[in-house]
Amino acid sequence: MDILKPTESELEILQILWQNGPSSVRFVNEELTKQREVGYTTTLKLMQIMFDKKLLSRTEEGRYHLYKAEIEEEATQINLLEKFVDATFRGSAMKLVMQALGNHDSSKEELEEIKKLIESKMQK
Amino acid sequence: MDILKPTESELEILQILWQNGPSSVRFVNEELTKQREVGYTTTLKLMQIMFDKKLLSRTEEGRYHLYKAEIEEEATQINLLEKFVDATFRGSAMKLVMQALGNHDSSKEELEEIKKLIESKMQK
DNA sequence: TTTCGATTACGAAAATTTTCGTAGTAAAAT
DNA sequence: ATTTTACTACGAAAATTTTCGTAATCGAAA
Repeated sequence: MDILKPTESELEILQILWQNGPSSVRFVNEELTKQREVGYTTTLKLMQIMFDKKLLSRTEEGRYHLYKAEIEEEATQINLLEKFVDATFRGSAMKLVMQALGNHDSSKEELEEIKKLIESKMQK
Repeated sequence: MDILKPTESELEILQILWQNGPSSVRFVNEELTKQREVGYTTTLKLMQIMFDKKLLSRTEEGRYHLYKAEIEEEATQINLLEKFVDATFRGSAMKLVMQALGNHDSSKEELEEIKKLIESKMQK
């Protein structure tokens, strides 16, 4: 049911697949290892579990499997964001936005973009 | 060490303490129960664990304990936000902000506030 | 003072998530 | 054809988080 609430490790794997497209376990594991030590079979097992949960699909390519994310990045982000706002900011998206803007540097272009979005929302 | 990364259940308890100030286990449990069924001893045990971890402090008030959050709401939010942005938006706070603004309704006043913050940041 | 009721202490079980060892398999290299 | 290499499958262990039953404690009520 909670297909849209992947665990932290699952999310790490999804990120790699979203960024690189369908990949082998080997590749995913190598990407993960750039951040921290992870055993190959650990990654394999996780991806098999995710396959069972239908978070991933896979195709046989010769003698190995190519795994593909079966949930969309943006839909997942929206879903996780919703839960995060509730749990951490008691549902106040505004508080989160203020906090995020306050604590992260951003370029003029990015700020301009956000400003435009706000202005368009204020029209309504 | 991960004092600023409370678990989900711990965060629920912290929210209640942040909102209501120092409280008894009974009170916290009643608040939790408003959202979902939780046994009294479950809440008690969690708060005792949090006490051991120094997430909470407590004082004896007659025959019961008054528990108090020992970590600050805002510091915790900032910390969790940081991790969330990394895990879910690959570190792009802007993407998160756009997503949050796009998917949550907000009042003119709130939007105005954000706009002001952005304009002040654009000055620099 | 005794009983009752509410609370805390403690330990263990259950559930979830993460890790990894071992064995089996098949293609590639020798 | 045999060996080596690189995978996958499987199951179980470890670690973490959550839940709760039972016993002990202590103040309040009778």
